[in-house]
Amino acid sequence: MPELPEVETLKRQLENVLLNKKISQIEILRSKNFIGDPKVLETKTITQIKRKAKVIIIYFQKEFPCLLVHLKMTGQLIFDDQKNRVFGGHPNNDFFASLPSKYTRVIIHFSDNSKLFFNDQRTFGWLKIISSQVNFDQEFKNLNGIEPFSPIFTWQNLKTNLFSSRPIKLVILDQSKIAGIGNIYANDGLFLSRLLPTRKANSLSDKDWQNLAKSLKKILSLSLLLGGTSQTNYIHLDGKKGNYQDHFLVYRKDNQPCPKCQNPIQKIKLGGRGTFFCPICQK
DNA sequence: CACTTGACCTGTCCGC
DNA sequence: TGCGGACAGGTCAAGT
Repeated sequence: MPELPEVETLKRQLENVLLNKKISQIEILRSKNFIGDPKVLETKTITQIKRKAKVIIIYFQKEFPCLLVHLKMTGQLIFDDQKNRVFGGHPNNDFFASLPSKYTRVIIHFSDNSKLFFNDQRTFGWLKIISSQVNFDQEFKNLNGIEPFSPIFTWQNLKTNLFSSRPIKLVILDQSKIAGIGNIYANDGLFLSRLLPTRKANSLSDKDWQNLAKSLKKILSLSLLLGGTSQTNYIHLDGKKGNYQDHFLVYRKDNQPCPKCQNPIQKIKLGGRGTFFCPICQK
Protein backbone atom coordinates (compact mmCIF):
# COMPACT_ATOMS: atom_id res chain seq x y z
CA MET A 1 0.00 0.00 0.00
CA PRO A 2 0.42 2.79 0.77
CA GLU A 3 3.29 2.91 3.23
CA LEU A 4 3.44 4.37 6.73
CA PRO A 5 2.70 8.05 5.85
CA GLU A 6 -0.27 7.11 3.67
CA VAL A 7 -1.75 4.71 6.22
CA GLU A 8 -1.12 7.08 9.12
CA THR A 9 -2.82 9.91 7.20
CA LEU A 10 -5.90 7.76 6.68
CA LYS A 11 -5.85 6.59 10.29
CA ARG A 12 -5.96 10.20 11.51
CA GLN A 13 -8.76 11.07 9.10
CA LEU A 14 -10.75 8.01 10.15
CA GLU A 15 -10.40 9.11 13.78
CA ASN A 16 -11.98 12.41 12.86
CA VAL A 17 -15.12 10.88 11.40
CA LEU A 18 -15.69 7.31 12.55
CA LEU A 19 -15.56 7.43 16.35
CA ASN A 20 -18.95 6.61 17.92
CA LYS A 21 -20.43 5.55 14.60
CA LYS A 22 -22.51 2.40 14.71
CA ILE A 23 -22.25 -0.14 11.89
CA SER A 24 -25.64 -1.05 10.48
CA GLN A 25 -24.57 -3.27 7.61
CA ILE A 26 -21.46 -4.52 5.86
CA GLU A 27 -21.99 -4.99 2.16
CA ILE A 28 -19.44 -7.26 0.51
CA LEU A 29 -19.13 -6.91 -3.24
CA ARG A 30 -16.15 -9.21 -3.64
CA SER A 31 -15.95 -11.95 -1.03
CA LYS A 32 -12.20 -12.55 -1.29
CA ASN A 33 -11.55 -9.06 0.09
CA PHE A 34 -13.39 -9.61 3.37
CA ILE A 35 -12.35 -12.31 5.83
CA GLY A 36 -14.71 -13.21 8.67
CA ASP A 37 -18.44 -13.05 9.32
CA PRO A 38 -19.61 -9.46 8.75
CA LYS A 39 -22.72 -10.06 10.90
CA VAL A 40 -20.44 -10.13 13.96
CA LEU A 41 -19.82 -6.40 13.57
CA GLU A 42 -23.33 -5.24 12.78
CA THR A 43 -24.74 -2.98 15.56
CA LYS A 44 -21.23 -2.48 16.96
CA THR A 45 -19.95 1.04 17.71
CA ILE A 46 -16.45 2.19 16.79
CA THR A 47 -14.43 3.32 19.82
CA GLN A 48 -10.84 3.60 18.62
CA ILE A 49 -8.68 3.60 15.48
CA LYS A 50 -5.04 2.56 15.51
CA ARG A 51 -2.28 1.83 13.02
CA LYS A 52 0.36 -0.87 13.31
CA ALA A 53 2.85 -1.26 10.47
CA LYS A 54 0.77 -0.65 7.31
CA VAL A 55 -2.41 -1.99 8.89
CA ILE A 56 -5.34 0.05 10.21
CA ILE A 57 -7.06 -1.41 13.28
CA ILE A 58 -10.66 -0.48 14.06
CA TYR A 59 -11.81 -1.23 17.61
CA PHE A 60 -15.32 -1.56 18.99
CA GLN A 61 -16.55 -1.61 22.60
CA LYS A 62 -14.22 -4.50 23.55
CA GLU A 63 -10.74 -5.40 22.37
CA PHE A 64 -12.16 -8.22 20.24
CA PRO A 65 -13.57 -8.59 17.73
CA CYS A 66 -11.68 -5.83 15.93
CA LEU A 67 -11.38 -5.10 12.23
CA LEU A 68 -8.06 -4.92 10.35
CA VAL A 69 -7.68 -3.09 7.04
CA HIS A 70 -4.72 -3.61 4.70
CA LEU A 71 -4.66 -1.56 1.49
CA LYS A 72 -1.72 -3.44 -0.06
CA MET A 73 -0.88 -1.76 -3.40
CA THR A 74 -4.04 -0.05 -4.61
CA GLY A 75 -6.54 0.04 -1.75
CA GLN A 76 -8.57 3.15 -0.95
CA LEU A 77 -10.86 4.12 1.92
CA ILE A 78 -13.43 6.81 1.14
CA PHE A 79 -15.92 8.18 3.60
CA ASP A 80 -19.20 9.67 2.41
CA ASP A 81 -21.53 11.35 4.90
CA GLN A 82 -23.18 13.42 2.16
CA LYS A 83 -21.79 16.59 3.81
CA ASN A 84 -18.16 16.95 2.77
CA ARG A 85 -18.91 16.70 -0.92
CA VAL A 86 -18.53 20.29 -1.96
CA PHE A 87 -15.57 22.24 -0.75
CA GLY A 88 -12.64 23.43 -2.75
CA GLY A 89 -14.38 22.21 -5.87
CA HIS A 90 -12.50 18.93 -6.00
CA PRO A 91 -13.31 16.26 -5.19
CA ASN A 92 -16.92 17.04 -5.77
CA ASN A 93 -20.35 15.58 -6.15
CA ASP A 94 -19.31 13.76 -9.30
CA PHE A 95 -16.56 11.98 -7.41
CA PHE A 96 -18.92 10.73 -4.71
CA ALA A 97 -21.66 10.00 -7.25
CA SER A 98 -19.22 7.60 -8.95
CA LEU A 99 -19.33 5.37 -5.85
CA PRO A 100 -19.64 2.48 -5.62
CA SER A 101 -17.26 2.13 -8.55
CA LYS A 102 -16.08 -0.84 -10.56
CA TYR A 103 -13.37 -1.27 -7.90
CA THR A 104 -15.50 -1.02 -4.77
CA ARG A 105 -15.06 -4.30 -2.86
CA VAL A 106 -16.76 -3.55 0.47
CA ILE A 107 -19.16 -0.89 1.76
CA ILE A 108 -19.61 -0.34 5.49
CA HIS A 109 -22.95 1.32 6.21
CA PHE A 110 -23.46 3.25 9.44
CA SER A 111 -26.66 3.88 11.35
CA ASP A 112 -26.63 7.60 10.42
CA ASN A 113 -26.58 6.63 6.72
CA SER A 114 -22.95 7.58 6.21
CA LYS A 115 -20.78 5.04 4.38
CA LEU A 116 -17.20 3.88 4.20
CA PHE A 117 -16.11 2.53 0.81
CA PHE A 118 -13.21 0.12 0.40
CA ASN A 119 -11.98 0.27 -3.20
CA ASP A 120 -9.12 -1.78 -4.58
CA GLN A 121 -8.20 -2.10 -8.22
CA ARG A 122 -5.75 -5.00 -7.90
CA THR A 123 -7.71 -6.73 -5.12
CA PHE A 124 -4.68 -7.60 -2.98
CA GLY A 125 -6.06 -5.61 -0.06
CA TRP A 126 -8.48 -6.92 2.56
CA LEU A 127 -10.62 -6.30 5.60
CA LYS A 128 -10.33 -8.97 8.28
CA ILE A 129 -12.21 -9.61 11.49
CA ILE A 130 -9.93 -10.62 14.36
CA SER A 131 -11.59 -12.40 17.26
CA SER A 132 -8.79 -13.15 19.74
CA GLN A 133 -5.31 -12.19 20.87
CA VAL A 134 -3.89 -15.39 19.35
CA ASN A 135 -5.55 -14.50 16.07
CA PHE A 136 -4.16 -10.95 16.33
CA ASP A 137 -0.59 -12.06 17.11
CA GLN A 138 -0.67 -14.50 14.22
CA GLU A 139 -1.74 -11.69 11.90
CA PHE A 140 1.17 -9.48 12.96
CA LYS A 141 3.87 -12.10 13.35
CA ASN A 142 5.70 -10.84 10.26
CA LEU A 143 4.77 -7.17 10.72
CA ASN A 144 6.22 -6.69 14.17
CA GLY A 145 9.22 -4.49 13.41
CA ILE A 146 10.12 -1.28 15.25
CA GLU A 147 7.75 1.60 14.53
CA PRO A 148 9.78 4.52 13.12
CA PHE A 149 8.01 7.05 15.37
CA SER A 150 8.31 5.03 18.58
CA PRO A 151 10.85 5.93 21.30
CA ILE A 152 12.67 2.65 20.75
CA PHE A 153 13.49 3.60 17.16
CA THR A 154 17.12 4.39 18.01
CA TRP A 155 20.13 3.86 15.78
CA GLN A 156 21.40 1.24 18.21
CA ASN A 157 18.18 -0.78 17.94
CA LEU A 158 18.18 -0.30 14.20
CA LYS A 159 21.70 -1.68 14.00
CA THR A 160 20.81 -4.68 16.19
CA ASN A 161 17.64 -5.46 14.27
CA LEU A 162 18.92 -4.95 10.74
CA PHE A 163 22.44 -6.33 11.03
CA SER A 164 22.81 -8.92 8.27
CA SER A 165 24.77 -9.78 5.17
CA ARG A 166 21.89 -8.69 2.92
CA PRO A 167 21.71 -5.38 1.06
CA ILE A 168 20.54 -2.58 3.35
CA LYS A 169 17.54 -1.74 1.17
CA LEU A 170 16.14 -5.25 1.46
CA VAL A 171 16.38 -5.35 5.25
CA ILE A 172 14.74 -1.91 5.51
CA LEU A 173 11.78 -3.35 3.60
CA ASP A 174 11.52 -6.33 5.97
CA GLN A 175 8.44 -5.55 8.08
CA SER A 176 9.55 -7.91 10.85
CA LYS A 177 12.56 -5.64 11.44
CA ILE A 178 11.23 -2.11 10.80
CA ALA A 179 7.51 -1.60 10.23
CA GLY A 180 5.97 0.76 7.73
CA ILE A 181 8.65 1.43 5.14
CA GLY A 182 7.99 0.39 1.54
CA ASN A 183 9.70 0.95 -1.77
CA ILE A 184 9.24 4.71 -2.05
CA TYR A 185 10.64 5.67 1.35
CA ALA A 186 13.34 2.98 1.28
CA ASN A 187 14.71 4.57 -1.90
CA ASP A 188 14.42 8.18 -0.80
CA GLY A 189 15.53 7.42 2.77
CA LEU A 190 18.72 5.75 1.54
CA PHE A 191 19.44 8.71 -0.72
CA LEU A 192 19.13 11.06 2.27
CA SER A 193 21.43 8.75 4.24
CA ARG A 194 23.94 8.79 1.36
CA LEU A 195 24.00 4.99 1.43
CA LEU A 196 23.89 2.75 -1.63
CA PRO A 197 20.88 0.40 -1.58
CA THR A 198 23.24 -2.49 -2.35
CA ARG A 199 25.50 -1.89 0.67
CA LYS A 200 25.59 -4.94 2.93
CA ALA A 201 23.85 -4.06 6.16
CA ASN A 202 26.78 -5.43 8.17
CA SER A 203 29.18 -3.02 6.47
CA LEU A 204 27.57 0.12 7.93
CA SER A 205 29.49 2.16 10.49
CA ASP A 206 27.86 3.52 13.64
CA LYS A 207 27.82 6.90 11.93
CA ASP A 208 25.93 5.32 9.00
CA TRP A 209 23.35 3.80 11.35
CA GLN A 210 22.84 7.15 13.07
CA ASN A 211 22.42 8.80 9.72
CA LEU A 212 20.02 6.14 8.50
CA ALA A 213 17.78 6.34 11.57
CA LYS A 214 17.65 10.13 11.27
CA SER A 215 17.01 10.11 7.52
CA LEU A 216 14.23 7.55 7.63
CA LYS A 217 12.39 9.52 10.30
CA LYS A 218 12.93 12.71 8.34
CA ILE A 219 11.58 11.37 5.06
CA LEU A 220 8.55 9.75 6.71
CA SER A 221 7.77 12.96 8.64
CA LEU A 222 8.01 15.05 5.51
CA SER A 223 5.68 12.76 3.60
CA LEU A 224 3.24 12.67 6.50
CA LEU A 225 3.21 16.45 6.49
CA LEU A 226 2.42 16.38 2.76
CA GLY A 227 -0.37 13.81 3.18
CA GLY A 228 1.58 10.92 1.63
CA THR A 229 2.15 9.89 -1.99
CA SER A 230 -0.69 9.87 -4.52
CA GLN A 231 1.29 8.48 -7.43
CA THR A 232 -1.50 6.40 -8.91
CA ASN A 233 -4.23 5.02 -6.66
CA TYR A 234 -3.77 6.35 -3.14
CA ILE A 235 -6.19 9.06 -2.04
CA HIS A 236 -7.35 10.50 1.27
CA LEU A 237 -10.58 9.64 3.03
CA ASP A 238 -12.28 12.58 1.29
CA GLY A 239 -10.91 11.71 -2.14
CA LYS A 240 -8.17 14.32 -2.19
CA LYS A 241 -4.55 13.63 -3.06
CA GLY A 242 -1.37 13.63 -1.03
CA ASN A 243 1.60 15.61 -2.37
CA TYR A 244 4.80 13.71 -1.66
CA GLN A 245 4.96 12.53 -5.30
CA ASP A 246 5.97 16.10 -6.18
CA HIS A 247 8.95 15.82 -3.81
CA PHE A 248 10.51 12.47 -4.73
CA LEU A 249 14.29 12.61 -4.30
CA VAL A 250 15.26 9.60 -6.39
CA TYR A 251 12.23 7.31 -6.48
CA ARG A 252 11.08 6.88 -10.09
CA LYS A 253 13.60 9.50 -11.20
CA ASP A 254 15.89 7.34 -13.32
CA ASN A 255 17.87 9.34 -15.85
CA GLN A 256 16.84 12.58 -14.19
CA PRO A 257 19.40 14.78 -12.41
CA CYS A 258 20.30 14.02 -8.81
CA PRO A 259 18.86 16.75 -6.57
CA LYS A 260 22.33 17.25 -5.02
CA CYS A 261 24.96 16.74 -7.74
CA GLN A 262 22.90 16.82 -10.97
CA ASN A 263 24.36 13.56 -12.25
CA PRO A 264 21.77 11.13 -13.61
CA ILE A 265 19.90 8.89 -11.17
CA GLN A 266 20.35 5.20 -11.89
CA LYS A 267 17.80 2.44 -11.73
CA ILE A 268 18.54 -1.21 -10.94
CA LYS A 269 16.48 -4.13 -9.77
CA LEU A 270 17.06 -5.37 -6.24
CA GLY A 271 14.99 -8.14 -4.72
CA GLY A 272 12.75 -7.86 -7.75
CA ARG A 273 11.88 -4.23 -7.10
CA GLY A 274 12.79 -0.99 -8.81
CA THR A 275 15.70 0.61 -6.98
CA PHE A 276 16.82 4.18 -7.58
CA PHE A 277 19.99 5.92 -6.42
CA CYS A 278 22.68 8.45 -7.20
CA PRO A 279 25.95 6.61 -7.94
CA ILE A 280 27.92 9.73 -6.97
CA CYS A 281 26.26 10.84 -3.73
CA GLN A 282 25.53 7.41 -2.29
CA LYS A 283 28.39 5.21 -1.05
C1' DC B 1 18.31 -21.90 8.11
C1' DA B 2 18.68 -17.57 4.74
C1' DC B 3 17.53 -16.00 0.71
C1' DT B 4 15.06 -15.88 -3.95
C1' DT B 5 11.19 -16.47 -6.90
C1' DG B 6 6.42 -16.78 -8.01
C1' DA B 7 1.81 -15.83 -6.93
C1' DC B 8 -2.05 -12.95 -6.01
C1' DC B 9 -4.77 -9.13 -9.73
C1' DT B 10 -5.73 -5.20 -12.95
C1' DG B 11 -4.08 -1.60 -15.47
C1' DT B 12 -0.68 1.39 -17.97
C1' DC B 13 3.13 2.30 -20.67
C1' DC B 14 6.68 1.41 -24.08
C1' DG B 15 8.75 -0.77 -28.07
C1' DC B 16 7.99 -3.17 -32.18
C1' DT C 1 -3.75 0.34 -33.84
C1' DG C 2 -2.54 -3.80 -31.93
C1' DC C 3 0.16 -7.01 -29.30
C1' DG C 4 3.49 -8.65 -25.98
C1' DG C 5 6.17 -7.80 -22.13
C1' DA C 6 7.69 -5.23 -18.19
C1' DC C 7 6.30 -2.93 -14.38
C1' DA C 8 3.43 -0.81 -10.34
C1' DG C 9 3.06 1.70 -3.26
C1' DG C 10 2.89 -5.38 -0.40
C1' DT C 11 3.27 -9.73 1.57
C1' DC C 12 3.21 -14.72 1.80
C1' DA C 13 4.17 -19.48 0.33
C1' DA C 14 6.92 -22.45 -1.96
C1' DG C 15 11.21 -23.28 -3.82
C1' DT C 16 16.58 -23.72 -3.75
